[in-house]
This record gives sequence, structure tokens and C-alpha cells, in this order.
Amino acid sequence: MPELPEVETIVRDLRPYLVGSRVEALVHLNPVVVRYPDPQNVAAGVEGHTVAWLGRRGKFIQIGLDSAQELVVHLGMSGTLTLELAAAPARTHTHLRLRLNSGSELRYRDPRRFGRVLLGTEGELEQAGVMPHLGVEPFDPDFAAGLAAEVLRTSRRPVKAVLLDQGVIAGCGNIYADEACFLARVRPGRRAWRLTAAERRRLLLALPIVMAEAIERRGTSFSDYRDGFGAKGQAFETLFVYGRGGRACVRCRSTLRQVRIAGRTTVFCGRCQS
DNA sequence: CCCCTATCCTGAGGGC
DNA sequence: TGCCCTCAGGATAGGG
Repeated sequence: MPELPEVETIVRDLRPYLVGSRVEALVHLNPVVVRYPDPQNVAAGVEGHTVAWLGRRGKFIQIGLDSAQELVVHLGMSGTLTLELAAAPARTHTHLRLRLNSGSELRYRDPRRFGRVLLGTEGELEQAGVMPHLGVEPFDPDFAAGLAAEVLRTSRRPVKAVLLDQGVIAGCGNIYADEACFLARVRPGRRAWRLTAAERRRLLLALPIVMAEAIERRGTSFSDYRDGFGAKGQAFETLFVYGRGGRACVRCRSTLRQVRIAGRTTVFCGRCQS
């Protein structure tokens, strides 16, 4: 389940190897994962082009080409984007392979196929309706004072639902929503508009903190996530609540509760998060 | 408009 | 050992 910290780790891993590399050939492409445009145009759009820059927006990986187009990859639930030797055998569910002039291959693998690949200029992807409008980045200097604070102040939805809304906060998923709520001592099921100003402020400060910590540990490898080289991250070991339902709260030792909020498994401490 | 639920998909894990 | 059932969830479509 790659969220912002996992996607950021992948981008940082791949950047020095991809920028300046030329795409010799699109070796393999599963049309199912390519949402825009059609597969033939994707091949024509990447072959012979050089990677100019790598970026991230929310959970989307952007691979900028010298043509002004960008290859955009969303990893969904189980996607990985890894750099491998071109000679190494590709695993099953590898949907996209880009042969680079360095002798490596950039491989997109996604067993569950919840992810997707797009190609186009930024404006084109937006106009085609395949790139959703995303909210504010948690590492934006204005994060705690902007859109997210306003939506939290007024929304009748549960706090957790707001945190997961990509149109409000870009890049937050189930893991870091729960972690931020724990750190801020806010119950994830609370209606957002009922939070006090202090609680709201704690929550908005907590999110970039838990994400920065996860990036330092190279991401949470609960199941499928791997970094840009195929290795696991270490952040799962230091999570406070995610995946720990029924176990003891690290702060007060009471049993962590597990419920469903906004359709997602949610873990919190009934005592610490009043 | 707002919010919730069902859906897509495979692999892991539990029960028997 | 093996089979079957359930569950995990990001984004989106559709319903109330």
C-alpha cells in the first residue's frame, strides 16, 4: 500500500539512475494498466526519449521526458516500480518494461492491477480527466494553514475520511491517517467539524511528522511495497497503531481498538485518543 | 450536494 | 497437504 512516504522513497531511489537515461524500447506493456492514451501511442511516446526529471504529486510518480510529456504511474495497492538488470527474468504481473540505454530496465509490476499508467503533458492529462485534482501536499509550507485546515473545520465527515480524501490532502492513505490520529490524540471517527482548534492543529502537524519518519525508514513494507531497487522498507516496525489492532498501546498499554471508518480498517487507542 | 457502499483484483493466511 | 473462505485497500461509480 504505497502512500506518500513509499512513493517518495521510490522517486528518490530512481531519480539519479533515470534522469539522463534514454528509453531504448518499450519491451512489454499490458494494455489493461494503461489508462491513457492507447498502448501504441504510449510506445511511440516513450521510445527514443530521454528522462529529464522525476517527480511526485500525491501518490503519483511522474517521469518527465524531454518531449514535455510525462509518464505518470500510480501504484494502487500492490504496485512496484523498480530498476532491474535487463537480463534478469521479469516476475509475473510485470505490466510495463522500459529498456534503458544504461543496460537496466524500469519495471512496473502490479499483481492486483489497482494501479495505472498514463502518458501525456500535464495539461493534456488534466483535460482528459484521467489525472484527478489533488489537494495540498503535507510537506507544503502552507499545509497546516490552507485547504486541509478549512475542510477539517467545516466537514461533517469523520476525520479519517477527510484525511483519506486525495482532493483535500494529497498522498495520505490508511497507514499514515491512523498514525497521525494517534500522534495527535484524535479519535479517527470524530466528525471533523467538531474538533477543537487545538486538536485540528495537532492533527495537521502530526501528518508530516509521521510521514517524514516513514521516509527516513524507507517506507512501510506491510505486504507488497518495495523501494526502487526491490528492497523492503523498515517503517512497519515503528508504527504505533496500524496493523496492531488488539495489541497493547505503546503509550498506555491498553488494548488498541479496531473498527471500520470510511470503509477502511482503522486502529486507535480508546484511552489515548479521547 | 454529501456521504457511504460496492466494485475491481490477487495473494496471504486461517480453519478444517 | 490441500482446499476453500475471507480479507486487505486506492480510487471511482453509483445509490440513497
